[in-house]
Amino acid sequence: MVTKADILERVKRRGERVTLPRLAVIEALCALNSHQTAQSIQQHLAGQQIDLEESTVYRVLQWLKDLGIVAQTDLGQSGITYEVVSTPPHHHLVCLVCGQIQDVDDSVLEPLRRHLRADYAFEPRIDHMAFFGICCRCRSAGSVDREDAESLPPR
Amino acid sequence: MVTKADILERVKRRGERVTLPRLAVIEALCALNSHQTAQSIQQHLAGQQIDLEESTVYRVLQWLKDLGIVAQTDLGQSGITYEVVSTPPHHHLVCLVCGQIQDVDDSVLEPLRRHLRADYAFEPRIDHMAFFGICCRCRSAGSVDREDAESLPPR
DNA sequence: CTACATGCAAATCCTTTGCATCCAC
DNA sequence: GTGGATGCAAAGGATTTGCATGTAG
Repeated sequence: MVTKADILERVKRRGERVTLPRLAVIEALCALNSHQTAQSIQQHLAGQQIDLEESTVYRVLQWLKDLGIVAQTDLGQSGITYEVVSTPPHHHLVCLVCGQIQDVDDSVLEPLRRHLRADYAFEPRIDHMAFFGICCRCRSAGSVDREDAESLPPR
Repeated sequence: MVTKADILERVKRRGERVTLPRLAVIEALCALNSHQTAQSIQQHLAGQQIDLEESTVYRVLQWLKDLGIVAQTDLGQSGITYEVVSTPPHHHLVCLVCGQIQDVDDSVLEPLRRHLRADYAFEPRIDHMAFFGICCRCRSAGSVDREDAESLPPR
């Protein structure tokens, strides 16, 4: 778990300026779960009487991304989401039925990486991936059986 | 390889109307490689003196998707891309350096699917995936070594 | 003091929608 | 003929950008 202090230290060590909007976005990213959009961050801060311009949020997020502190993922549903890069890397299972997002360990991708390197001479950089499917709860809820699942759209 | 005639037959069998814009988009999708955007399809057709409204292209693509004839993928770079659903399913390796897109067989994902089912009780629907990394040509070109690759953004 | 970050507004890009007209069946 | 598809224009949402101002260092 990366804390606000961790990030601030890294930022300062690089000689970057620390401003209120930057502090606020960093704090929001640490306080909230992963997969925040620019909007959700802005709203979270607005709830604390910190009102930032949307463009500012985007600029701060871009800046944090350039510094390698946050990662972008396109979950394909509601725009681009951001989250603090944590060690170790992980990935996400997005349920097509209920929208629930579950984290999975990076190790699930090792076999795939080996395969791509060996058979395709491709050096994968799979930092942060989203896989779609049906989560255990929706499967057992019976609202969606295997047949229905098959007819769901790809995303 | 799915041909224009194949698609037309399927469309007619379902009692759907065949119009010039629909014909044109189907033709373009068959003629072009995978991963076309609404724009690239429109431009391709414009080059043949077939000028379609952008909204029409979107509507035809949506329609083809609803019929299960084309699939959408968000390659994360330049908006949503479309391609004719072919059997068997396949996935894509997108080079972060040169942008080249290479197809990979669906079988590379089997170990991952097994893993997700067994360890996460998650029923994956990974129909069409894009993986980012460095392709063999860019690796051997030496323009990018492993170190540089590490500093590349996730996407 | 100076470079850089911010707020504001406008622009841009991609995609969708409403509506009158047109055409495939 | 009629329902559904199209063109056109306008709306929509997410993200970016230009510029004057403000502020961290």
